Amino acid sequence: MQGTPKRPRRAPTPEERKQCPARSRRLLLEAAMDEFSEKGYAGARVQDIADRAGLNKQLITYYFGGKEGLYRELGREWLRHEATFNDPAIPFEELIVRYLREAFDDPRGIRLAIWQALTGEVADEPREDLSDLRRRQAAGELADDLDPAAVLLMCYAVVSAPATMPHAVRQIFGIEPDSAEFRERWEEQLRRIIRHLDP
Amino acid sequence: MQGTPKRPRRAPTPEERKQCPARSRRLLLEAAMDEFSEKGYAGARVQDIADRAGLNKQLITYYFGGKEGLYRELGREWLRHEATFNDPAIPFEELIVRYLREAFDDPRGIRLAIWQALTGEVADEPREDLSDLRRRQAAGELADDLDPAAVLLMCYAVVSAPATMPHAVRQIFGIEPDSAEFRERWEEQLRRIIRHLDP
DNA sequence: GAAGTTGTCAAACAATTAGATGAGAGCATG
DNA sequence: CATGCTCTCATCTAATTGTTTGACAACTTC
Repeated sequence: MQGTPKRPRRAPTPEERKQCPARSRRLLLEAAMDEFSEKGYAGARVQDIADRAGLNKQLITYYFGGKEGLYRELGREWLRHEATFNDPAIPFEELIVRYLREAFDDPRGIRLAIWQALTGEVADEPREDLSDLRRRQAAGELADDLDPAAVLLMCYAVVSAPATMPHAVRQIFGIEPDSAEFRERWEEQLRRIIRHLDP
Repeated sequence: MQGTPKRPRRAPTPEERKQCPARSRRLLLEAAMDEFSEKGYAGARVQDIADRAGLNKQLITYYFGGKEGLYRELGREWLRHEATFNDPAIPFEELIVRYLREAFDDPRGIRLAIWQALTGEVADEPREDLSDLRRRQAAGELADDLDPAAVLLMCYAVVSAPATMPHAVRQIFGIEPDSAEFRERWEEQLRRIIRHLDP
């Protein structure tokens, strides 16, 4: 039926052809991370994901069973990744700064999490550990009148703020949320704020 | 073509019929607020908005020029509403608490704002006013080592946290983000945290 | 009360979009 | 080289969804 007799498709380059399955899978996951973190689940388009990856959109069904499967896989991946730097050994302030750096280096994870929260998807993350904060409080590193839970939630909020409200950053600071200038300023201020919570 | 010869449509009740235009407009706006704040722009369905309002979905085009027009109108309405309680006369701590209460009483506005922030829509809000915070800092109500801009952004983040990360609230506090218990606890802690920023 | 305007609805329409189908290329194994 | 398996693609299909159309009732104005 079609006039063009089937374009012979560019040679996929032998060496890149070799590890294609894993490579395609990775390309799709990366592209999906971009697309979903940018537009959310409902706003994302499988076609756009495929385009970003430079692959055919049918591969999304092939590898992940469809748009939703891909989305879920992304969520699982992020949980795995988050687990890697949730080290209870390092001090609280450092941990927060570590999260903050992560959030700056690649805000996609945070954005994805916020999107999930807004749409009411419950990633069954492990219950949060407050023991470290309690220990610090007992040791006098955190004011007695503060609730460790509240402090932790505040830290979460502050860490994700630049990702969730970039417009507010522009309005209040007058600089770009992803500029090095803001990054340093915000990190420093976060440190100071935390220090102020300690008597 | 259709078998049913046009159902005679239930009588719209004389007195409710009277002020229909304004009433329908309001019903649609309310329904839209529910729908958009719950699912975001891309996830919202005009049909669902119409259903919530108990009206025909065509009226959305009639009154607002379509889905997007309705969405924009909602944004404008919220800006107007926000302006009403942004009183520079009251002390900073009270202002924040006021925002917090508003966020608890009706989280739809905050949620809508977060959706907008995530999708990169820039509601051209007026540039944020830091003069009050600066004055307080000069008067010794805010520690000198803190940047007023950072403090303000932190407050924004903290106020919207229960809306943006309800899952975190459940994980950390072990209670529902919209329970009275959490509400009081969070408000009190927010007050204390702010007070700790003052030397 | 006739004519025109406004508010409302149901049904048709057009665009978008996720997923299904079927075919073909590369590669291994006999 | 034949066979089968894996990976990839272009095209088709079916469903969803926002908007348009056309009709009609209520109300207003003359």
